Amino acid sequence: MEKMLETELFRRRGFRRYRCKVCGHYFWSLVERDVCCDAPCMPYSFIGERICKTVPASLSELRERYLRFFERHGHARVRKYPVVAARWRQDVYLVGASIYVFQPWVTEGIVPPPANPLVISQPCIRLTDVDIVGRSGRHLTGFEMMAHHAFNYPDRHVYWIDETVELAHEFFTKELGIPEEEIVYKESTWSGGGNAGECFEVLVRGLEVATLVFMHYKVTPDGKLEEMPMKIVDTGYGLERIYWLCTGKPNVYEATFDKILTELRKLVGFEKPDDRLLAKLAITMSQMSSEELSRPDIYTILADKLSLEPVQLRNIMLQQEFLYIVADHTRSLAWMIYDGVLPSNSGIGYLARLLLRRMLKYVHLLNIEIPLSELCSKCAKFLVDEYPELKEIYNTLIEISDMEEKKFRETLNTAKSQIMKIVKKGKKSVLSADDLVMLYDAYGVPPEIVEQICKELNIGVEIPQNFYALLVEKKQREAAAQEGEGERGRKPITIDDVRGIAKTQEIFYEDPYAREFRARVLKVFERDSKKYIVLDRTAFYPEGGGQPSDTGRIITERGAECKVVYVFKVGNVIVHEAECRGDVQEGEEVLGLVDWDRRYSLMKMHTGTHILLQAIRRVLGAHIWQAGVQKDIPYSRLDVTHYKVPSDEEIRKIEELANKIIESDLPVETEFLIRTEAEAKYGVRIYQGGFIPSPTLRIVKIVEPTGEIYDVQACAGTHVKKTSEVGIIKIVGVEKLQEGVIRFLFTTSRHVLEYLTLLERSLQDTARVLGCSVSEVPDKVRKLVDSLKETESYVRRLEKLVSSFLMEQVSKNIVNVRDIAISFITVEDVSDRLVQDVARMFTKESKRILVVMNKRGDTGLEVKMFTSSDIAKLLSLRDIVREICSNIEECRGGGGGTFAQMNIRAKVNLDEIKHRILETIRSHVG
RNA sequence: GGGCCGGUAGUCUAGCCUGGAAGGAUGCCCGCCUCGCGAGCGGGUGAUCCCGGGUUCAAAUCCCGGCCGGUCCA
Repeated sequence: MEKMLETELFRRRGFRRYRCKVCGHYFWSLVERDVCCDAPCMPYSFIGERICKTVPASLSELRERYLRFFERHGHARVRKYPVVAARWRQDVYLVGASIYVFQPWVTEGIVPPPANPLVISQPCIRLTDVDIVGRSGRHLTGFEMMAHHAFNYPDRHVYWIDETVELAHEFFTKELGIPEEEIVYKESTWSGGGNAGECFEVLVRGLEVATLVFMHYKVTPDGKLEEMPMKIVDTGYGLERIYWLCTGKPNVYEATFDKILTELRKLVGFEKPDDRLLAKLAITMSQMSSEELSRPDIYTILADKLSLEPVQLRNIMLQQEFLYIVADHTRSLAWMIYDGVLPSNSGIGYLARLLLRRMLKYVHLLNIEIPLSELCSKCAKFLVDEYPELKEIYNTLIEISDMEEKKFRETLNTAKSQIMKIVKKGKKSVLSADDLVMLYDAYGVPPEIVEQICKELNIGVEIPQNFYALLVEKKQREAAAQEGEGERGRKPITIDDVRGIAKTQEIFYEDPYAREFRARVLKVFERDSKKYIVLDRTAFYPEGGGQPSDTGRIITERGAECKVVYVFKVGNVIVHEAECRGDVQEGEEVLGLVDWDRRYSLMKMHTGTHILLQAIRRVLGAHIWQAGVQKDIPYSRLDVTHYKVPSDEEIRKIEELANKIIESDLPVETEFLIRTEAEAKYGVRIYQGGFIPSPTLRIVKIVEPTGEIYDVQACAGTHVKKTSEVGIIKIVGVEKLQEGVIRFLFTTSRHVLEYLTLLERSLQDTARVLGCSVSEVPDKVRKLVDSLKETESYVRRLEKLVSSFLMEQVSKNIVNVRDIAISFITVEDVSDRLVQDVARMFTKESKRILVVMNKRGDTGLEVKMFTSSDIAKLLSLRDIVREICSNIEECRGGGGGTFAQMNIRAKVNLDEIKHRILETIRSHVG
């Protein structure tokens, strides 16, 4: 994928192609140059300088100027998408570049783009370099990628390389006023999100400010490149980077988070270091790789390079790192929360926790007394100026950061005791590298914090320079030990079976209330003695979107009758699994009868789900997204993204709002739209059900009398026409499914009555058993529990009493063997606890053996022997028991220390056993 | 989605590797000391050892399955 990129602009303006002496890449420049002007080939030389003639006053101004510039040049502005890509694609969690928004639907040519050409400023999150964010001076976890895109179809050309470079050049030179001799276009390649192409990196004084990608390859899963029919102009202009360039601030954080940093410094009391120092560091680090920058001893290296005092440098810069991280991470976190990502131990939620943990790590290392939530709150106040929608999740952000801080402190406590355990157990005073890896992997304590804790506890520890490499090594070992995955369950009918069969006409969409229909049999399959029928049209809803399939009957014109047990979709074809009496022939006309009672209930449940989801969102906040759903009878479930189990009060409010919507009798409307149109019209909130593999979407919306939309979702299910048909919604259970996901169990319409009847009946049954009225049940149960506890303690006291009586008997039955007092006692089905009481009392004195023969039912005898501790040293109870047992049938046993037991299953003479035990002990003592 | 660590009185925790009477601390109750408080001393109380199955004469301990929590990675 290497070819020379030449453009009309270069020829006209007199740009020439050079080869970088350092990296070997080709680049275009107006003036002669040895190196490509990219870091690390060339250090930054824009800091403290004024390269742009017209410096924008803020990020917003720069963004607006960019968007307007491209609007003036024939581009339509497209509003930003969520940062959570998982809402419309399955292969990635987060949006890492603006093109992710259009993959794969637009890039594959399946749906048209929302506009063509278009311009957008898309928030992105990249966590690959998270380790050095806040340190390197140039890396951010969250950034806005400003971009203009053109999609060139074989039959419709928009623009390609010449025009793209022309636009970029004009933007930088005319709009921002950067002298054109400062701009270098470096030839390279770019790939991401499944596509690739040649590109120009636009460089100014060591800084890459934009990438102009000419995308015309598809990257196959095995990493090969395939030529695409569509040619896509995919550009990316880093908003923060360009702003940094224009302002000439010492690093990207000081430029981007200027005001926030001032406030944070006031709050925390950290001094701002001299700009010249920050600039020197950023410039030096611009020539270092990510690996180098992530080293724990980075500030020693830097101090060495800049002839500074290492400890002092480290102390100053750790404080700055912390401020930078808080500013950057809070913004990314707020974006994620707004899109329904909540901290969790797995899945995408872990990425949110990762950001929080990084902030907390510094809070702890720097002994900062201010709660993290306060720091986040400070940032958020500024963030809402830039991103007003974040106001909606402000409280959530604060609450979450508080919760996570508490959690982190707990984790630190367990870590502390773990460290002490390791030291105590291994009888060592120094932690090994393996210990450090274990502490991080299993308890989440980063080595720096282990070091701090160890200092307090006077335990030695040394962080190996290759700590993260050791960790990766361990992960790889674990991955290698893993076995291959199991096979997925397959549908009995495959896409190959239905090839050539026309798309089934979906009556359930045309009329969701159709319960009877006539159709023609197109195909009948027999697999594993089951019949699968394909019709030309059907009112049977196939399983999908969390709605189970319909059931019912199919009757043929010649009198065969089939029970429809399951309905599913294969491609565009709907297949009915049926149990038939009689023969079904292809071409025959049939009558279909949907089990209406069941189906109508499911429709109410489905519409109920939409009503409920929206009610939850309005009560709990904008971070609520649907995380999963299953409609069922009598109870349906709805999983949402939320960080804790809602209070009873909140649940009541949700229920109230949902039922108000039902009572208001709002219309439920559906329409089919092309994906991009639907997104443009309703926003990406429509993707509640997750990934939908279709170019067109069915939109289901509930509309308020004012014309306002109560709820709108892309949904393939069947719905009632009016919300009033749902009747009533009752939440019957709420539980935490996993960290960050809450499950609502609910029911609707007459199933609510069934549920209440069930509750009532069990309450009545309980009352009957307790012999009281329903209202007295709680009180009665409380009393019962109390008296049970009392009784238990009474039994225990009685047992003590009994044991002292038994003790008397034991004392009377003493037989002496030499100077050892041996006593036998026979009991029946007595608790072990009682036996032990007696044994403890008897063997408290020295030279004593107690033999308890506990008859268990009529088949078994349990013999337990207890000795005082001095006897245990003299003879082995185990040997004695083994010896006795070897002479008795069905006897097994053993023991150790002061205790042994044997079990005899056969019927035996007690006196004989007693005699044998005594003899055996005698022989051992003698 | 995968890996790792863990689940023992109200709370914290030992024991688990190597199977054999579940131990300690804290809390709670009673008593002593004290003008009183704090503290100390003595006594008592409190555990289905997460659940289910298996192995065994015997399981907190070993094996299998599940549930719950923690954590790292993708």
